[in-house]
Amino acid sequence: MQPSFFDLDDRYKKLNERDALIGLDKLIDWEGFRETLQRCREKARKSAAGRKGFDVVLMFKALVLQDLYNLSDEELEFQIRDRYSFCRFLGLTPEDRVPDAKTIWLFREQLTEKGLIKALFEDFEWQLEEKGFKAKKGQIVDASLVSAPIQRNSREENTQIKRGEIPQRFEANPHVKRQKDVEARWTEKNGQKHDGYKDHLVIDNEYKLIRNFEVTSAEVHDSQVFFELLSENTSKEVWADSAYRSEENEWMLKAGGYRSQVHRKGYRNRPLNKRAQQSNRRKSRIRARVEPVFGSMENEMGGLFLRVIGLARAKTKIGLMNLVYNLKRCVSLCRRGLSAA
DNA sequence: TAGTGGCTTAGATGTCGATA
DNA sequence: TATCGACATCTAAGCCACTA
Repeated sequence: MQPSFFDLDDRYKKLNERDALIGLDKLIDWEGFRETLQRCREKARKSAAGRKGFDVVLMFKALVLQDLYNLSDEELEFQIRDRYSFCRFLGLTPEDRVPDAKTIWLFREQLTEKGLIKALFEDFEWQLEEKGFKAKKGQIVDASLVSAPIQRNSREENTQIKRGEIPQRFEANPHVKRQKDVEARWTEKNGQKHDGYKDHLVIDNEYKLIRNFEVTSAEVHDSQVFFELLSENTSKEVWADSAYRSEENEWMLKAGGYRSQVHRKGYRNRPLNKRAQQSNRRKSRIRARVEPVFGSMENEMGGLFLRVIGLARAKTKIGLMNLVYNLKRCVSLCRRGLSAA
């Protein structure tokens, strides 16, 4: 359910809207994304005729606003028309045309089709390095569940979906099929059941910026997405909770030249001794630095919740959430004068 | 002015929360 | 538990701005 405008105003206050948008506008090099964004519009054309599309950087900034305030496409269109701060951020005047909600949807769809979200994330990684925010002091790996709308399927349909099959009712009716997410999966965490996807990410220990991410369906275990996340860092230390602890992962960390700071795991017949418990507590002080990253997404950006259907769209949407977190974090670090440290 | 392609409109279908 | 309204995603088709 979308938040009411009262909720929205509350979130604006939390983010200090005016300052947040001015900071994003002034401190981020939006033109740095243009080359990648132009690939959205690459297709075989018979001529240069036809209506011109909205500027790709403007559309991208609109998607950033959408994730910053967790707005639906319709609500984003309304807010761009309604709020001068949004218009100014997008470089529009009140007389200018504003992209329609469906145009916004279509642009996000084009990003998904071309699979550009990782490239955009990497574009910003270059900007971070230029600003002096090179990944330092080791990396911390973690994952968080991102809920998707719960599907109202029969038990038999859910069993078929779990087997990777498409239920006959969906096949028979294309309208039903396109509204059904057959790629989201159920999983259980802390005794609670969740349906959706998982955002696996790695942050650096110095700046708490997301350095890499992967999106999978929720049932994929954290430890299955580990090495592909590790990125360049000045230190070889890697922190992670006990879910990532396995003989294979430890061997691979060693082979890759990393120093494991992964929590030790206790077992029913083999509990952790005092020394191992102390070691875990010490590691926790560093590893816990990843929690505010998910906390920021949950509390300030409106929550880890998706309305899109399918893994490909979820990858784009979650990727955008991660990128928007980094944009926000970068502005905060610049303001504190921590760049070029 | 016809052809082209992005944008908008209308409609189908879904979930969620309130209510009886 | 069923029903209803509100609000969401997504597609198809037609509109409209632009080019040759």
